[in-house]
Amino acid sequence: MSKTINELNLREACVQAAREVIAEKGVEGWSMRDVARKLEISHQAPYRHFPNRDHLLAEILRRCFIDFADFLDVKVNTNQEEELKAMGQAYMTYAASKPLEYRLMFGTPWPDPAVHTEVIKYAVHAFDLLRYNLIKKHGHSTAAKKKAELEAMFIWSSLHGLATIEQSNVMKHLILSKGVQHEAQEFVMGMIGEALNSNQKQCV
Amino acid sequence: MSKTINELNLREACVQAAREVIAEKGVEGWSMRDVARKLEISHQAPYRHFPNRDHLLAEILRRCFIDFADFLDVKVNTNQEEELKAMGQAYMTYAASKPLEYRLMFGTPWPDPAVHTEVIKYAVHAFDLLRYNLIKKHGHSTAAKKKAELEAMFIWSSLHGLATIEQSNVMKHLILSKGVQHEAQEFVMGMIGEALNSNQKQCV
DNA sequence: TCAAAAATGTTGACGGCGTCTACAATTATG
DNA sequence: CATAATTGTAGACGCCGTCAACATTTTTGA
Repeated sequence: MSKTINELNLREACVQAAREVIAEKGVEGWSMRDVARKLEISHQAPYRHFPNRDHLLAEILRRCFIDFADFLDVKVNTNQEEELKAMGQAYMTYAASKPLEYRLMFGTPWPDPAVHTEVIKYAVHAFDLLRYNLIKKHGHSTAAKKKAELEAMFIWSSLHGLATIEQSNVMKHLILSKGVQHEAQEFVMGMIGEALNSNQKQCV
Repeated sequence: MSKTINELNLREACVQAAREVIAEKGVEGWSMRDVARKLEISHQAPYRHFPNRDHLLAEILRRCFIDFADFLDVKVNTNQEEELKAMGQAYMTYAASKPLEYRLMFGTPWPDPAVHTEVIKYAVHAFDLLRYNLIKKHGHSTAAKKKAELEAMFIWSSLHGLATIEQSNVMKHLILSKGVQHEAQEFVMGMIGEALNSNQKQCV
């Protein structure tokens, strides 16, 4: 074996501790020294396993995207359309139930993609779940793929926008009519459905 | 006069310098000491005009929202629908041309809204431009207002989502078909239109 | 008018941060 | 078993936000 048990343990412990610190102090508030303190090791110990802060962050991000894609990958054994709906639901559920992870993945600057290619890889994999669902609908021709990707961008934009707006808590300041805040998600998802439908008809 | 020229100058100069520093070092990278250095004053001088970093940030945010609302408030002298389209276009144009300001307003945590109420006030005012346009369409009844607000949330979500995705530069990693990245904005705006149309018909 | 008060600036300190260097201890290797 | 690599600690550096102490200027009001 090329790695000590201790090394494996401490590296892994750092990732875990970092996620806890982020949960306590927020996405912008955590520090390498917090991680070391939580593990009761010297402030330099984590640097034996991660060259710098960005590398630890990238490892967390990588895992978040894996978890996220796993969460999205709901294999409903019905048709493509039901599966798409379920995926949308799962997207919003994930964002609501893991706001810190969501903010980490989609709301803060990524560490340099050229260096941390693994992050990109798993992020793209999550997007591909949506893309391939729509390709299943449209077909594999060049034009069909393009249309699928445009629709994927539309769906993702709308859901991502709604998710971030909901997380920002800004809606409570807008003095919205009764029920709007609560129904916004269902309404938006309905509108996405309408748009896809319309777009479908248009082309048949 | 209750304020010295100097005070007005330095306070104003801090805001201006801060915006420049943000432009140079990014939304997450600026510091109070940078601002002081840029103005060639002591590192504590800005604190005579802003109790802390958050208050300076809030003042910048406040102005950003004013500028933003002003930019959105395109008085096209045609119908409501054209005005809505123009507003959507303006939204995306603003996001693309002032990415730092956009990120500041919509992509970073706000300073405590309970303290910095002015920020909220002007942020809500920007939203109201969209809301009132849709109320113009639907009418002022309780149900109509609610529907207008739901539509406003949908439109905002979609545009905001697209704007942040475009800013994050993530699209270039998705290996999209030729033209998708370039056409995404037009497509999304078209889909929003379709959804609104569909939704309209449904209720008549 | 002129002393007292308020406003505006400076300098220096504190504890936080990321991370570099130097050193010690442990583990693996030839 | 000596040597080298690995893994940890300790201390320093230059950043950061901001508090305290002090000097200077400006405003105020009896």
